[in-house]
Amino acid sequence: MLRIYEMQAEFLKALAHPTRLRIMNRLRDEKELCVCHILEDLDMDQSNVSQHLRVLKKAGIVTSNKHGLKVYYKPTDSDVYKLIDQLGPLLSNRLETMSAALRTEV
Amino acid sequence: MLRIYEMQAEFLKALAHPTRLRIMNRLRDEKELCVCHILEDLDMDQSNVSQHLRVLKKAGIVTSNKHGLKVYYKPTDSDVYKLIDQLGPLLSNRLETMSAALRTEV
DNA sequence: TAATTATATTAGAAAATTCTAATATAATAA
DNA sequence: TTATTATATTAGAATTTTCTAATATAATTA
Repeated sequence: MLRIYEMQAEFLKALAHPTRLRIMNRLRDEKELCVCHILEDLDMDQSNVSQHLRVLKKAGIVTSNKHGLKVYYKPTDSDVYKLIDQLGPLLSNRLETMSAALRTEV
Repeated sequence: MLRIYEMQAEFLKALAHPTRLRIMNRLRDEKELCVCHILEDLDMDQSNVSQHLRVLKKAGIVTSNKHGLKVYYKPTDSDVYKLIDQLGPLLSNRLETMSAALRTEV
């Protein structure tokens, strides 16, 4: 039995957290970044960020490699940004609909 | 303060469940479907499906309207399928990478 | 070798999600 | 009005996710 929907859900769930989306956005324009740099932008616990990176890695969304003490992360497949970038239009359409509803409803 | 990442995460989280992805796929080619038809395909508790529909609705992913006893659901914005359809390539790339790794690793 | 640095792991509490079972509601039909 | 139908809501248990704090590990430097 194929479990397509389970796989799709797992992938989306791994992405579906503000911190992890922030991390992905930070990785967008860089070939790769060490954890130390990712940490700088986030103002969060080191261990928390490490756990979020693990979630992304386990889902296959990022890969990592170690150079000396530092660990560098990068997106496994830059096509993931095609997916993430679809969110923009969807959310702004939604806001537009909501604000139109508010205007009418008075 | 803009909370873009929170909004993105909420949207993805609402989508990130096998049952909800199944529902969205069922709605893909139809203008709208009543709950009774959605139920037919799913072989799940009525109340459970109803709760999943509520999650999708709360996130603005689907809308509903009532005709008599029946409630019809449809995608709010069919662009949501552009996002969902990005999952295909991402997952198959991932599987390909994994199976290549298995072949090499022997 | 001992100390330092960058990152990962673990444990446990708190919060969120999911499911099942039971019940409620709203529209229609008898 | 009463019964039936389609769907929604609620309550509570089980599971999963998330965070914080503490500790562990691996690579490097002194």
